[in-house]
Parts: sequence; C-alpha cells; structure tokens
Amino acid sequence: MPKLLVVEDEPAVRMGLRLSLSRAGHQVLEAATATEAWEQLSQADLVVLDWMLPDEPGVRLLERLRRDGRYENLPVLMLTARAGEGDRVEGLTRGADDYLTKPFSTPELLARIQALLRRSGKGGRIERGGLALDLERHQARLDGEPLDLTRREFDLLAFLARHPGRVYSREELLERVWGPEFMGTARTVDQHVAQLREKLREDPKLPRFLETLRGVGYRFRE
Amino acid sequence: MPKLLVVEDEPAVRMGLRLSLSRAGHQVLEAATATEAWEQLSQADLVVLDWMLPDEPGVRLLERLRRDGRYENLPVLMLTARAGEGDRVEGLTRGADDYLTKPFSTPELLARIQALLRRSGKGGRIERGGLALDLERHQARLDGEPLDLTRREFDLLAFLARHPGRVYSREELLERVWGPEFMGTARTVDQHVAQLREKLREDPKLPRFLETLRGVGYRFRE
DNA sequence: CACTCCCTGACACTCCCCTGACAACCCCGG
DNA sequence: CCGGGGTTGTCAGGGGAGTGTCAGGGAGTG
Repeated sequence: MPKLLVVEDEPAVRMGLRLSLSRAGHQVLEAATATEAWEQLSQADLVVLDWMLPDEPGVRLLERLRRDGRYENLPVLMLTARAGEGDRVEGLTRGADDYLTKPFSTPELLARIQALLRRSGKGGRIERGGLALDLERHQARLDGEPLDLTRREFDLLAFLARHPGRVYSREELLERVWGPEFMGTARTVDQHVAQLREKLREDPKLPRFLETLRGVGYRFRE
Repeated sequence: MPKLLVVEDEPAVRMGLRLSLSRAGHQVLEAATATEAWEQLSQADLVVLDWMLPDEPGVRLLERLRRDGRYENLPVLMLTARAGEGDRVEGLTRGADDYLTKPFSTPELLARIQALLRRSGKGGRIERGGLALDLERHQARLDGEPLDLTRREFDLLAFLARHPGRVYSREELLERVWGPEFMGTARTVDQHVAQLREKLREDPKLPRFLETLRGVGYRFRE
C-alpha cells in the first residue's frame, strides 16, 4: 500500500484529505508544517503539498527536497489556492510533478495521485493468498497465472482485497467502487462477484477469496 | 454507550432523528442552534450536523470546531438538502467525515454513524468474558475459536452484549434488533436465543452469557 | 459493423427465519 | 405434597427473503 504524505496546515482540509485518501486505500501520513514534513519524507511514496505553510512556503520545501539526492524521484503534487496561470507554471518548473488548484474535486485528486504513483512505479501491489493484484498495470495473477479481468471486476476485487476480513454491504460497495452517483440496483454487485468467482475458479459455497454473508454482504477471506 | 449530538433546527426532523437514534441504542443530545451545539460539544462522541442553521451555517460551525484542538478528531456527519456533487466535496474537504443528503433512509444513517464510531475507535469491537464480537468483520469468537452466526443471531448477540447486565423484554428486543416494522410473535426471540445458546455451548440453566429472567426477558451476564 | 463490457430482469434454488405445537419447568395456593 | 396456570425450552416444517445464474439489450469502442 502506497504511503502518501499530506502537508497541509489547516486541520479541516488536512482531515478531509486524509479521509478521501484513506478511503481510496492509501496509507496517509500527515504534517502541518514544513518541518514536520521533512521528518516524514523518508517514509513517503508521494507528497501532497500545500502551497502555503506557516513556517515556510511549500515551494521552498520543494526546492530543498529536490536538491537532496534521496528525494529526487519522489512525486510531489502541489495544492494551491491561486488560480493564476503564472503560478501554475512556476510551481511546475520548480519541481512539482503535478498541481491542483483549490477547490478541487476528490475524484480528480485521486486520479492524479494514481497517475503519479503509476509513473513512479509505485502503483502498489496487493498480495493475498495466491492472488496478486498489480494496481499500476491493472493486472491480476492467480497462483502465478495471469487473469483477464475487466475494469469493474478488477476494481471490485481490489477494493475487497484491500480490506480483507471486513464485510461490505452491496450498497457500500456500490458507493465505494461504482461511485456515489451510481443509481442502479444492488444486484449488480452480485453479478460482478459471480463473474469474478468464475474467473477465480471458485465455488460460491466453498469460496477461496470472496465470501458471501447472507443478509449482510461480501467479504474477502483472510 | 456513545453519545451523539444532533444539531438541527427544525423540531420535527430533530425529533425524528432522536427517535431513530435512541432506538438504535445511542444516547442523544440535541441542539437547535450552533450556539447550543457549541455548549454540548465536549460531551459528544459524534456530531450529526445540519447544513442550515438559524444563527450560523453548519459548515462554519464545523470550521470553528476543527480549528479548536479539542475537537480535531470528533467525527462529524453532515446533513444537507443540496444534492449537487460540488457541495458534497466541499463539505468533505471542509472537515466533515461523512455526509448525507436529505432525504435519507434511517438504516443508512445508522450504518454511517456506526462506521464513523468504528473508525474513531468507539464502536467496532465488543469483548466480554471469552466472547469477542467484531462488528465490521461480522465475526464472533468464543474463547478464540470462530463462531458461525447468522445475521439475526449476530445482531441479537451484539445488541445484548453491548449492554451487559441490562434486561430487555422480548418486545424491546424485537423493536431494537428486528426493527420497528416487525410484526410477529415475541416467541421468535426465544428461538434465536436458543440457537445462540447452542452455538455458545451453554446450558440454559447455567448460562455463561445469556440469562433468562422469568417473566421479564433476557440479559447478557456481566 | 463486430466486439466487449456493463447492467438489468427473470428464474431457480438454498437456507434462514418464523411459527405452531408440545414438553419441561417454575411458582403458586391448597 | 400435589396440581394447575403461566412461562420458557425445544423440535420440525413451511414459507419466503436472499442469492446464484443465465440471457439479452444498450452503450461505448475500434
């Protein structure tokens, strides 16, 4: 699981970010100041960096960071309240890998983070039992042999596998995998689970991975 | 028992919320204005916050609250009448932990509250004697060994175990575990208690967990 | 157009939930 | 000590909600 470092001084915004990101399956480190951020850099796979910080401008931190050889390839995503074109360019040329102006939508943030993680080769892997998911390549392997999964199948499987043991209702899965704007029936989930089970070659009654909890939902076996 | 603070100016809605929530086993504090809410914050484990308030927008209250160090980790669930995607995102990034657009269903509200309490470490696990219940995994263990419980069995056991020592009449259990719309006989409870006792390997006469109080109801042993 | 993927509705089947009946038990008063 | 009424434990079966599965239409893509 990739670790993201969120550098943002305002607690409300930081909390919102933490929520959105952890919900999307990332591990989140937090820092309110440039100093705090510096201490945690070594653990991070990606940095979400606010433009304004109480002790030092975000850009300045970014410069220091790039000069340090250890963090040369660490992806940085800038957050800025300024909407001017000039600022964007400045942020980029000074070393940010991407930027986003507030206010931004959560899906867009997630998409950009995914893109950056992909580029840096740390898109993340999930390995559970004989199942291996490569989020970066969108590819799954079962006991070493490649599986051909569609987008929904992959996303659903990845989501469940990210939280093994935990039960999710169909409604919860629809909201988290399909998105909040999906307006269909809950049975759609069943259909995709069935598809997955077929490709995973598992019997619904003796599941190796995807358990059904009657009246509750689905769960990835621990 | 977790205390929920409901901040909602419309008396009818507030009353409905109080009813649903207390019925679900929560203790409910109420506030009609942001000012009232502020006074009771220190007692709350979670806040259900309406978007619109007479004296101050809910979002504003939320911001103040997040700035105050004491409430940094207090879960807040926003209620909003607006359905636009933009508002949702805004509510979240401004510090709400979750949101719900009116009109919403009671079960969904309860589910989300449960999720939040769980996340903040105030829901989630129940451990009593050799019995351990993990609500989010929907899994029960007796002296370490996993138990296979059905949905009703699990819900009933979880409810009783949440309030050890307290007696509940069959009618009360039906209302709280089965739901207010259940229209059956009270003996149904006995049946499920019997099932549970069998799976818990306990003698009805010498119960380890589920005591019968003749003429009164059932109780989880302290 | 051909193809894939996503979603839905329909149908079959499983298993849980509930009920009704009976047995066992407790608590009374006689 | 006995008997009766009320309460609870237990059993077995029917009904139904929940789930697995299949086939088909529609949207998107090359």
